[in-house]
Amino acid sequence: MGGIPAVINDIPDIVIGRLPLYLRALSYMAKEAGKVTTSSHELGQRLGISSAQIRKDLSHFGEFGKQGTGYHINYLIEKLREILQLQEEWPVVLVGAGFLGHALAHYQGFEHRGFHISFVFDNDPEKIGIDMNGLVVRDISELSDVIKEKGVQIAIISVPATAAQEIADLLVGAGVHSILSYAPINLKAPKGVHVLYSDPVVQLQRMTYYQGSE
Amino acid sequence: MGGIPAVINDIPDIVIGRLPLYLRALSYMAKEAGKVTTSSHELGQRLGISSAQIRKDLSHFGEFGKQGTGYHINYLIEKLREILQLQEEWPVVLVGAGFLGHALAHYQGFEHRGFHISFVFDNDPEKIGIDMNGLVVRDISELSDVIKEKGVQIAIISVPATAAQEIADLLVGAGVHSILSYAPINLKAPKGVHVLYSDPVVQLQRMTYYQGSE
DNA sequence: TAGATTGTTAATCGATTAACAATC
DNA sequence: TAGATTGTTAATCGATTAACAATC
Repeated sequence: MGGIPAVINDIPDIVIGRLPLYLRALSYMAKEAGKVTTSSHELGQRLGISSAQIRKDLSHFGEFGKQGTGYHINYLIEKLREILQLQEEWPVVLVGAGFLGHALAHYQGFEHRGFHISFVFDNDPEKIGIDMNGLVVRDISELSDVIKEKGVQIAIISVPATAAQEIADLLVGAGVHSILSYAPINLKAPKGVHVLYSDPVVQLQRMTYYQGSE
Repeated sequence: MGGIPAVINDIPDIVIGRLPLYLRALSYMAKEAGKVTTSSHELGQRLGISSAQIRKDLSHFGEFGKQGTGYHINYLIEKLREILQLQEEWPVVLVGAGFLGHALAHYQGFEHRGFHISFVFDNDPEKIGIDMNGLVVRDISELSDVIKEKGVQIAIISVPATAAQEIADLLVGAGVHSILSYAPINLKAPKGVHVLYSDPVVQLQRMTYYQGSE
């Protein structure tokens, strides 16, 4: 039938992946370094990225700079927040109240960057009910209902590897679209669900290959 | 003078970056799933990577499989450990004994994967001297001497963003070659020093772009 | 104006994939 | 043997970079 072609979201993942880095560096420049404007060259130097790449990346979304003067930092920050849908804070569910869950619940860095940990869950009766930085640890059995009722779309998994897939299935079933997992295991998730990982060992192993090759 | 060309390390970073993922999936297959052999197809499916890419990646280092039967898992694990220099455990210095440092010091996942947290440092008198999972938190003033004396080459930074660059400079000055930083800031480091980052907010921000585009 | 820097094009570079002979 | 799967080549695909007209 020919028909209307599917909307082509032409912007490569790898470009999207750099935008948060630009955002972070720009915020630093504005707040810590007190700068008002910057150039693709300056930003690139700070990040170890070519100025051409930064201009190319931004050009996917519009024209945010001025020839001769560069970019107004606060304006570019605002635009990047729009693009990344960070203008309102996303509620985040945290699953796993162990040492790492504890650290995440106390992490100050979520605020003002688009996220807020709204609920913490665990299955350990010893942990359920305790206070973690103002949040009460809830029973995992309530997870699904809370997510559905509050419409939470983002979750962080900080449970042991053996429990991670089960938790991921629960989260996806309840409507979560994005998962950041600290469990050292590959999760299966249906298409349309984004999963990113953070495994310190994988990162360390990426560096040992080069040890001694100096 | 013409002379001897610099040794060309032809293997792309991006290939090295995938090897730890192969290693992790293979270990899972051997231990949890009780498998003895696997194929590039099976491994690829588990990781969401094409079988061709896995074969190509491995072919940079040798021939580890057999036509018709695939790879012997334990043998491939051993080879990957050799390639990544993981056959002996690397001592790791952890800087920052806050909530996250606490979580890292208690993380079981380093053992048997090539790493061992050997020392923990902080500058807070309240924390110096306390026990963290069998490790005594030491004064940051001892950092340089300990690293030099023990020849530690790998460090993890879990201090606030404001202190991270200063700590990185100390580490590099003392001889550290690889740094995994949890501080949400870009670090400056001389060529030859590897720095990788883990910032949960950056990862969450990489996913919100896609929210609602289902 | 002169200098600086953008946004964009075209060229280059590099990574992924498809395909298949070799062979277990 | 027949079926399966490797390692490798060549083709494809995609990302990065160099260069520059436009213009602040």
